[in-house]
Amino acid sequence: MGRPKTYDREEIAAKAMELFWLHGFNGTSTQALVEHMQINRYSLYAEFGSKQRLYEVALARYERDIVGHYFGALETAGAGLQEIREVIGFFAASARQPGSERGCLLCNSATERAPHDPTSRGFVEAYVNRIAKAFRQALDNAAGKGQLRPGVVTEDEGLFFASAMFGFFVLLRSQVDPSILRGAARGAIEHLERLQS
Amino acid sequence: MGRPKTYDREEIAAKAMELFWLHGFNGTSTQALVEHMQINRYSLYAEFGSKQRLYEVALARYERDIVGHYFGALETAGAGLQEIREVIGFFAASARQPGSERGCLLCNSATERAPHDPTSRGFVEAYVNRIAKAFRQALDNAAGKGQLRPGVVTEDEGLFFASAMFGFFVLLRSQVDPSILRGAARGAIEHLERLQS
DNA sequence: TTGATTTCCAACTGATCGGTTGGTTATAAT
DNA sequence: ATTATAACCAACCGATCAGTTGGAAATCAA
Repeated sequence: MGRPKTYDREEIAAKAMELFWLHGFNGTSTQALVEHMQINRYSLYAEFGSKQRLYEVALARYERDIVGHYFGALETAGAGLQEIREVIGFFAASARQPGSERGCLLCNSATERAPHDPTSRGFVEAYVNRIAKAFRQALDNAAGKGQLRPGVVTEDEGLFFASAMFGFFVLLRSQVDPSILRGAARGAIEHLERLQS
Repeated sequence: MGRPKTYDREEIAAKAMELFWLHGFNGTSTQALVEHMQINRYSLYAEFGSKQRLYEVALARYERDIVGHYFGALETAGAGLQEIREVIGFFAASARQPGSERGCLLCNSATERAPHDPTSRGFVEAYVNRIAKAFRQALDNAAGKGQLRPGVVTEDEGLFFASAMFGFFVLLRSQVDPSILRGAARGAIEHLERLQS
């Protein structure tokens, strides 16, 4: 009953995520959201309540859809050293490619919002733990196959790789010379090789 | 001749840097600057021209004063492995300490401003190169003393360590659980140890 | 003491901020 | 066809945005 919505919630949430991803929370005005989401101002507030809550929906959506796209291979049950090499190589190859200026929405939120917004901080912390766990799992799998030298602390290594990904995201977003990211990636690969037996 | 200024340019520039560091460019209003700098609105514009130019002054000031404070030991001519260990240990120990929520102004600028502001990007790129060079130099010094295994590409390693610092800055600013940063730091230290002969 | 110079200060500008409201329109159930 | 319901839409809200202006106040050289 009642007049049906002319928009699809998932579709417009995706549009909002795009805008927050590119311009950040403070850099995205409600007017810009209204125009890019192709929705009426009233409908935006009726559907999402506030700019802050829409941002949280965007973070949740990013975590669900985009993170899986980037780290999906690493998160499969049988992932190992090759998947780690590939995710590092993927980001290194993305330097200054179209879209790379967006960096990672959750990394951007970590520097823009997390210090002042507990909800954003929660998303960031869950994200770090998720990525660290994926790396750790892949390293544990490799260790199970006897590919790692003894004494590797896979929990610390998972956190280190996750932290290194944040470094990559910052370099991607800031659009510095690609040779910087490629050199850093070679260092990361070298680290991985040295964990092997 | 004329009426003398009642403020000191360096002093108020330092105050502006503090505010941009904590809240970012978009998150800092001119009104907040006027209040925190304890200066009149007119004088702010007479002295710095625009919010953007004041921000650039803040970035330059940060690069000159703060970066040296954090990386000074690493940048001394005789720095080596111990200085690398110490800078990593310093950031790990800063997790959730008062002031750590500011993170690094240049890292924050990398995610907030660099993609849309070429001037900020220039500051970020110079910063990355400076830190990478400091790490590389320290590694080269260690290599000269025969402390590194053969085949270490110190340029790549310098970039990797610099990139890792950005990861640390993001974790510091987002105020996630300190155990995350400490684990990541142990991974970084482990990497350093594995470069040794 | 005068006059030139420069800063100080409050009040102001038009634009935009995030968010709200009341009347209109489209739909489904009756 | 009528009615209840819910979405649509433009116009509006006070607050704040970055930046400007004109006159008062303070200082210097003469």
